[in-house]
Amino acid sequence: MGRRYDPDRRERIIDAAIRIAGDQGIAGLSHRSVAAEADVPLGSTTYHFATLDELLIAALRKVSDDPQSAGTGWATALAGPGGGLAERLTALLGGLVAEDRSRVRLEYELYLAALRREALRPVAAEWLDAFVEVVRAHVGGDAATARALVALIDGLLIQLLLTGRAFDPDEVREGLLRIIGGRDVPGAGAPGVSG
Amino acid sequence: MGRRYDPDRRERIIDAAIRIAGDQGIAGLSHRSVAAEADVPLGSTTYHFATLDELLIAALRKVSDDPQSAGTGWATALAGPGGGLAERLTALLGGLVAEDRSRVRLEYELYLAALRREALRPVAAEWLDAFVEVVRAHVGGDAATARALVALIDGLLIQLLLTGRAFDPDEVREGLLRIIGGRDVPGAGAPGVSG
Amino acid sequence: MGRRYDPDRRERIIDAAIRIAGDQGIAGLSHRSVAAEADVPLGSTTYHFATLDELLIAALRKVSDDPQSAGTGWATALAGPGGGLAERLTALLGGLVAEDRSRVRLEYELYLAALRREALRPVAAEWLDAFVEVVRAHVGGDAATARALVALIDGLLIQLLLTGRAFDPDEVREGLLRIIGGRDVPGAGAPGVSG
Amino acid sequence: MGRRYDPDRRERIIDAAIRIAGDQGIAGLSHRSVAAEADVPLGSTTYHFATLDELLIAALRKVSDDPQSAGTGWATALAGPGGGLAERLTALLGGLVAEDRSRVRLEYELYLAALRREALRPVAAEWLDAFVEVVRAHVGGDAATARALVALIDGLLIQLLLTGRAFDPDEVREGLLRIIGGRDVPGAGAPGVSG
DNA sequence: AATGAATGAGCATTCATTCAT
DNA sequence: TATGAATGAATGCTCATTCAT
Repeated sequence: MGRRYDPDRRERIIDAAIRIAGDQGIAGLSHRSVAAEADVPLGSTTYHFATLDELLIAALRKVSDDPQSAGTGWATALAGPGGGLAERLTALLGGLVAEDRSRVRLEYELYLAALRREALRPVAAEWLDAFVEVVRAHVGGDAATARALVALIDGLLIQLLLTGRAFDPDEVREGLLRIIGGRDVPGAGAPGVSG
Repeated sequence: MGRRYDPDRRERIIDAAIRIAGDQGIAGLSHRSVAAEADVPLGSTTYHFATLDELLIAALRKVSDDPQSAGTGWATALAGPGGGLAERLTALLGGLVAEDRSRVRLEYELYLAALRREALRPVAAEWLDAFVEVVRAHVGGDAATARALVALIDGLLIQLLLTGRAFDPDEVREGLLRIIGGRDVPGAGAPGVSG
Repeated sequence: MGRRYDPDRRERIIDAAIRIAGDQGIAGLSHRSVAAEADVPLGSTTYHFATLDELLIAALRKVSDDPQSAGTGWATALAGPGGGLAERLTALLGGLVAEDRSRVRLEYELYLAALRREALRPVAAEWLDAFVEVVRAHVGGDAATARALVALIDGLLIQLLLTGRAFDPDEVREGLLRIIGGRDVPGAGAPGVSG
Repeated sequence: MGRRYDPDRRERIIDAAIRIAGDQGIAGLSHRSVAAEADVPLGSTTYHFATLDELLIAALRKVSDDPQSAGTGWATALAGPGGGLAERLTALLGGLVAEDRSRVRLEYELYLAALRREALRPVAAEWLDAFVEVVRAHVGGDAATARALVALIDGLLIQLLLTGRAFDPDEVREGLLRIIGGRDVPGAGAPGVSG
């Protein structure tokens, strides 16, 4: 009965929202679904987050700050040794397509929602920018090339997820290589070179 | 009471659905919103389309058959004279972004929504494939290059829609050129003239 | 397109209604469900049967006239050789409970519907009376005993179907025997003795 | 706006459901009909009872806890003085059939509806078992006889409700007597006096 | 005689949010 | 501070029946 003392409740609600958005999509988010997933009374979700948008934004930001997610997660993966940038991006993409896709789905879910909902646009832009920044460090600080790479990757991922085509590493690598040209900066990954 | 014979009813409902999807997004579709927009009784929408998905798909297919849309529209635009493929694609993209963005938004909304909703996947795949086919005709039938071009374009458009950045024709053209390399086939696709 | 010449259509609709009532219950009957099951246009069902009740009654009457059903079906089964009346009734009940229960279900479905719907009461009464008549022939024309037997059987069937209890032939036979007493008329089964 | 605090709301909804089920039958229950009968907003019924089945079951259980109903009511009635068990049961049945039949109808509606609807089966089985237990106390604990008596009574009541026949006390008493045989236990169940 | 189209009423449910406590 | 109760609006969908052809 009585309210239990539960200082992490806010965080637990956010985590539940992330889980739901990943599993069922943003459309599956509701005060009720989150309350159930977080095992928290309904009123608690509206108490901590006045509106659903507020909760959704908090959830998305938490994901993008998470070391596993777009920004930092990719940074780690790309920093690893082995092959040129195209090779490492290809490996990364292959992994994303093969393993549990819920994180990828969540990312595109966010893009989708942001297309129509003003309030989410900044968060989506942050995700994109974070990813561009990571890539930029590997191409000698060339922002245009980084943006093109990210665009190509997003477009390829969408194609892979939408059509049934199998992931073809050679084709992917070849496309990335054309964009990269000779701009690959082998040792990069730390606070990159700005240009 | 109301008019009982109305042979274009079905078409009018589809058109209303297209308008709503364009204006408010796919999420704005409901039997009620469509009925209101089409000025038709609620029961009429469920009579002609057993489920909302059925209506949505009919609407999306009608959009893709529209001469304005991806397949046909792009074919015409790319066939026109003036510059190489990269140049023409850049102009096309510039146009899309400049004018009313609702059609572009609808396209990406479909792609992203299809990631989650099985039923939309075939239509989305059709849109993608149609676009790839059009582009392929201009790169000497090289499917891999066509797919990469479409991916790059999709990614760039998503970036434009989500971030506030302005459309930069030079940057876009440069990206496209890198993918195209020397594969541009001047006379392809239609009686186009290259420069 | 055009209307096929289909003189059995009316009958096919009734049969479809019987199938649906047996499988999904009377509540599952609708012009639509019947039309689909009979593979007939929706308008056809309302053309042949002005209201749903009309169709339902036609269906129930057809079942009760069917040699397989309550009246005649039981007559045949009870007429067979082997043991006294209690024994044969017990075997019959065991069979009903064990095999496909849809016919039993349909019978009780009818009782249920008739409890509240005036129009169905005569049909339900006919079923009951037909059954009583059959049994009566086996107890020397004693109507009261026949009614009690039918009542006991209905009550036992309901208990068996509702609770998970296993069918206990000895218990059932014993109950029937108490009602029958010495009234069993071995050779009966044909146009019985009236009294 | 409307009254916002109303602690008996839940109970009032259940009572409304009972009234509707009694008057119009189980099929007459809908969130709307209950809300109207209880003079409560529609959302209130779904707030307190997530599904209609939940509400229906709550209502049926409340009926069976009611001192008027099968379990308790019959226990009291059978405990009273006057005649043997058959006599008292006959009187009881006569009373049930003579007075407002809506409660009897509701009982058999539940039994028959439960044949189809899994969710109702437990409640129906409870009703049946409670009745059997009451009767069992009067036949020296003989469960088989109690079950047969209840079955006979159920079958007879169904016949009475469905056919137009008048209640014939002699016939009913005779049937009950045959099942009971000499098992009547005068002083059983409660401080009843047999004659 | 037959049927596709149409429609208004109804259904169970879900929901974001508000509010009294 | 926290939350159970409450509610009005909306959702997708089903339906019996009517009607124009």
